[in-house]
Amino acid sequence: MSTPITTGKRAATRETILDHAYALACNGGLEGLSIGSLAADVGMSKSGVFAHFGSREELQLAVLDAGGQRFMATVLAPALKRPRGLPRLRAIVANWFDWGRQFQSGCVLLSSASEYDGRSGPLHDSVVAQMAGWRHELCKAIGQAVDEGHLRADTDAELLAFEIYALMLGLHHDGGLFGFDQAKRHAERAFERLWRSWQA
Amino acid sequence: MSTPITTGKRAATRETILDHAYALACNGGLEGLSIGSLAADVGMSKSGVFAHFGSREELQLAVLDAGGQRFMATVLAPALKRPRGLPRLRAIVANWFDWGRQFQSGCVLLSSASEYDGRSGPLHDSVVAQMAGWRHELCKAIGQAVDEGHLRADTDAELLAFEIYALMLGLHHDGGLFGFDQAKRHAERAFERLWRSWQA
DNA sequence: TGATAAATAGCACGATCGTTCGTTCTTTTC
DNA sequence: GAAAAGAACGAACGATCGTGCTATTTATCA
Repeated sequence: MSTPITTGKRAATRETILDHAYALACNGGLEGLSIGSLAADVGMSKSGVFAHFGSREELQLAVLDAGGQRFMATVLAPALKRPRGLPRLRAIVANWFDWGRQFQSGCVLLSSASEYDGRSGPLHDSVVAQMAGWRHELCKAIGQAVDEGHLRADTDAELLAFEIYALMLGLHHDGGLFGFDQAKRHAERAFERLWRSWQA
Repeated sequence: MSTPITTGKRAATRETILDHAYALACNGGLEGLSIGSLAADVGMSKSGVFAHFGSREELQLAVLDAGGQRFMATVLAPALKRPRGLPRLRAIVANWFDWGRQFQSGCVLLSSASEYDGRSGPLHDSVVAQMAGWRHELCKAIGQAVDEGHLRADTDAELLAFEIYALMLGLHHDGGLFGFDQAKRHAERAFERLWRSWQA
């Protein structure tokens, strides 16, 4: 489930492949990721890349997992060093903003959500599981903010998590279409209004 | 720009093809739409379908246009019969909810937004133009609600339009991944909170 | 009804897709 | 240094992709 820290050659090149695959999937989505173009990007043969995963679907699942881990490491992990409650919540959102700017051309996780929401299979399940897990983390952080007295006692954590997520979707959407700066301005003001509306 | 109401055979079958293409694109996105599978779905030969558009890109543009027209006809047009201001705004959102339920497996316009936000070309331009146009309509309806005194005089139309759009993105996102009913419950409550926060 | 034009089918092309298989190169182990 | 194991390559497979070209069917009109 978690990345093995093995230092073998196999694991190293696999990581390299995943790096390139992740970058490619950021632009063309997981469905647009082909083994041929990936191999050319890495500088390996198709079969050499293929041998590391066994099938295209396994490759896609690996990219999805890698994306999820990077997201958690970039957005959630640094925020856990901040004090519980609203500060941590705001740190999460701030890191999420940076994550959004970094992948202006699209986040693998978000594009996967719209690519696989109507289908079935392992990829769909993995997307749903990751999204549910992240939503759960959000709810946890919100609950702590309520416990700390930063948010109203009758705060509906799931609803607020929905609202936070929606604003981030708006940021990504507008950022990709109309430019990140304008989208960020709107999102920042929307978040200030959101915090105020739930504040104790 | 607008659909010709010609009754010729060519236009009729073209419309039939677009119907099937739209349905297919709802599930697999515009990038996942192939002429071969479309022809099989319609019951025609590949070249027969191809002749109606001249290229795959023209087909995609036509599907995108058709999607935009249907969206406007379903979401905006009926709402224009409602009185200006908040009633019309709420009608837009209500119709938008129905639109979201109808295409549980994904809306072509939304999936196109994430498919083409990082690229360039006619498809990207068409998506941006459509999204900008729709956002403009939203702002117009918001401005009327301000003029009618339904919303605060200092309402930032663009910001509110962003917030409305974000909530609808959240509805589509959660609806596709976690089920439409739960997503709708969250979105409805979020919208009530949103209206109240801007009300005069 | 016969001539003309439009619409569709059929076929083939080069390219790319995911995948398999056997070979070659590189690394490790004794 | 020889032998065994591992990793990457290269070629080929059937399938599908978008796109031309040429027949053949179908509709239109005198």
